[in-house]
This record gives sequence, structure tokens and C-alpha cells, in this order.
Amino acid sequence: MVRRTKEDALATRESLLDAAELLFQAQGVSRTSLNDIARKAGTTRGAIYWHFKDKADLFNAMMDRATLPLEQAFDAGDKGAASALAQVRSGLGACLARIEGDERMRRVFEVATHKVEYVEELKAVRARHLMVRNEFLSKMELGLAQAAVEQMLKLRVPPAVAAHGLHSIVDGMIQNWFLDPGAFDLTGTIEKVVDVYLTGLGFLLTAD
Amino acid sequence: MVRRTKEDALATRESLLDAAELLFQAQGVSRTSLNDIARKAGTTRGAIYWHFKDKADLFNAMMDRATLPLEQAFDAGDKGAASALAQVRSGLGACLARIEGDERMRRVFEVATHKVEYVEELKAVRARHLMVRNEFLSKMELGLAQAAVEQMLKLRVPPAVAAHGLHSIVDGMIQNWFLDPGAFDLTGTIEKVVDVYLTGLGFLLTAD
DNA sequence: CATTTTACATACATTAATGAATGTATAGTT
DNA sequence: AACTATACATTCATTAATGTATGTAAAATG
Repeated sequence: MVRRTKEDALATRESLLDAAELLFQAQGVSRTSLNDIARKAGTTRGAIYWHFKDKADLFNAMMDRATLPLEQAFDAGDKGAASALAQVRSGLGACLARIEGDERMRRVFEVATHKVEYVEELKAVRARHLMVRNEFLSKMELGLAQAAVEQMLKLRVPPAVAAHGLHSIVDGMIQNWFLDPGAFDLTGTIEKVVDVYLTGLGFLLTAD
Repeated sequence: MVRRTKEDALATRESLLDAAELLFQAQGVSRTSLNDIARKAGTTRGAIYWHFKDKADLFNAMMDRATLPLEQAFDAGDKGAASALAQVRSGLGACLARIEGDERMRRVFEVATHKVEYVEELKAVRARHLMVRNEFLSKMELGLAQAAVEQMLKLRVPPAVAAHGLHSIVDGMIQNWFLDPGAFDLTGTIEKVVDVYLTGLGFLLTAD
């Protein structure tokens, strides 16, 4: 195997990430050696050390490749809805659809939730996770507060608390689903539960 | 160090589990070697291999030591409540109080949620996790269904779905709290959010 | 009191993973 | 066409973790 064009190099990089995804999911991050990854990708460790600094760097790259599209999905999903509440719901729906529909997304999610240890070495991951979460929380908080104004009602709890609840429902259910994907229907259950929760907050839900 | 009495042996075992807890929390399970654990406990690997088959066995023992009391806390918490709904709420409250009040519980929880990879080797852990969850789910399902009967109302969703939602809220919020314990108040937020959710299900909450 | 377990400690062999160093053929560049 | 940087492959040195085997002193047992 010899040097190829820039596009080939990119392809190599991608296939390394692909291999890492699959192996991380199957064996966990720490039990997967760089050699495993290289072999599965049809290269050697040399290629890995060329493209990435070390395993943590590779892991972060893998996460980025998946989470960036998800954030876009969320932002795209909540555009052009009639009400603030509809925006919240469609943003969530877009995320869920993406997770259920995108094999890669599911793999990476599973790795991130159950196949990696959040230790010092990977603190960048934790930091990113926190950033995404906080962004989500503030979007939700704003959306819910705005929706309350639109419906001229006062929420039963402060918007920040309400947002935390919404986030926990979604996050918790996704995590639990990965623990045993056959146990229940992810999208359907989340949507119902979210609606229950929104109702509990005081909102009137229009059937759309 | 020489052989001691049976009580001493038990003490050794406990101190090994203590050391494991702390190290697992600090460095993650896979980055913690048996030697690390032995040294922290003031013994050698010989002691570990005497008390446990391997690291997975030790890990399981550590989990058992913490989760068994938690299950008891839950069962104890929901006794002697007036209504089925009060039982559900006080059972949850007992668990949360235990988690917030018990240092060990928090450590083990953090390890279980963010510091271990659920891989083949530890499938017993996953199995136990699932068991506990399913028990929790059926208790909740029954409790909610019963509460609905007592209040003579029909839930907005099937009891099984309602239970899943409740579980996700609690589980998701605990997990998120571990990600950044300073970010919000665990018990307070959960209680508020759970009440919102129960209200959304259709229940009338009496202020107790 | 002699013997057998127990509860470890110590020593050893094996395996494996990492990172760095070096080699190398080709794609770009001038 | 010569040169340089790229995109890896290969080799090597080091470290470290595991499991097993063996040693051992005191506790338990009859």
C-alpha cells in the first residue's frame, strides 16, 4: 500500500472512523486496540497515527462526525413552525427521526452512552457533551417560556426546571432504549411521554 | 501480612471493594488495574485473586454491595402510604434521599453510569441493570394503574408507557446530574418534574 | 498437638498495547 | 526533472497488565 491522492487519504480516514465505530460498539472503547481498528480498516497503525494524535483524538473525531449532523438536524427541524411549542416538538421529532433512521447515529450514540468511560483522557468529550446539553437546555427553556407567553399561561414550574425535565425524558429514554432496544418503541413512547409532560406543564396541545 | 481471622478476611474484602470504588470513579474501570486496587487497599493482587475470580467478579460484587440496599430503600419507602400514588412518590423519594445522602451510593452510581463500558465481559452487570429496571417499571406500572383506579380516572397513556416515562425522568436526570453535579439541585428538580409529569398523566396531587 | 485449610504474598511467564522511529513510494510542486 | 512533502507501512523498545503457580504463617480442626 502506498501513498494515494488526497481524496484517497480522506477515504482512509473515513474508513478508520467507520472501523472504530463498529469495534467500539462491539467491544467497548478501551478494549479496542488501535491495531484492531487499523486491521479492520485494512491498514496499519501507521495510518492511524498519521491521521490522529492518539485514540482519544480518534474518538473525538468519531463523535464530531456524528453529533454535528445531529445538531443541524435539530436546528433544521424547528424552523418554520407556527408556534413556539410546535417548534419545540418538531425540533425534538427531527432529532429522534435522525437517531432512529441513521445507523451511524445509533452506533455512535450507543458508544457514547454505554461503551466508553468518561475519564480524564476524554474530558474533551465530556466538555462537548455538556456544551450540547446546555445548548439544548437553553433552546428548550426559551422555547417553553415563549410558548407559555403565546398561550398566555404560567408554567407550573420555572422554565429552566421545565427544560431539565424535558431533557431528562428524552435523554433517559434514549439511554434506556439502548440498554434493550427490543423492549419498547423509542419514538412512539417518547412522543407520548413528552406530550404528557407538556400537558403537565400546563400547555394545550393541538393535535397536529 | 499473614493470615488473620475470618472477620479480618471480610474486612480485607471490604477494603478491596472500597479501593475499587474510589479508583473506578477516579480513573474508570478499565484504566484501573488490579494492582492499583490492591495497593490502595494495602494488600497485593494475591488478596484480590483470593476473594474474586477476576476484575469483572470484583466489579459485580461492588455493584451488589450498593444496589441491594437501594432496592431495599425503595421497598421500605413505599410502605404505609395512604394512597397508591403516595406510595409511588414516597418510594421514589426514598431512593433519591438515599442517593443524595449516601456517598458510596453516589460513587457507585457514577461508576455505573459514566465510568464503565458495558461489554461482553460485564454482561452480568447489564443483566442486573435490566432486572432492576424491569422490576422498577412493573412496580411503577402497577402503582400508577392502581392510583388511577383510586382516583377514578383514566390515564392519558397506557400504564406501561406512563411507567417508562417516569423511569426515564428519574434515570435521565440522575445521569445528567452526574455529568455536572453543580449544575442543578437533584432531588428538588426531580420532585418538581415528577409532579409535573404526574399531573400530565391526569392525577390530582395533594400537597403533602 | 499434628494436620489441614485459609488468607494471603511473592515470583514468574505470557501477552499485548502504545508511541516513537524509521523506511518508502508516490503525489505535488517548482 | 529534481525535489519535497505526504501518506502511509514496518520495526522496535518499553511498559504494563493478567493469570497462574508457588510459598507461607497463622487459624481452625479433630
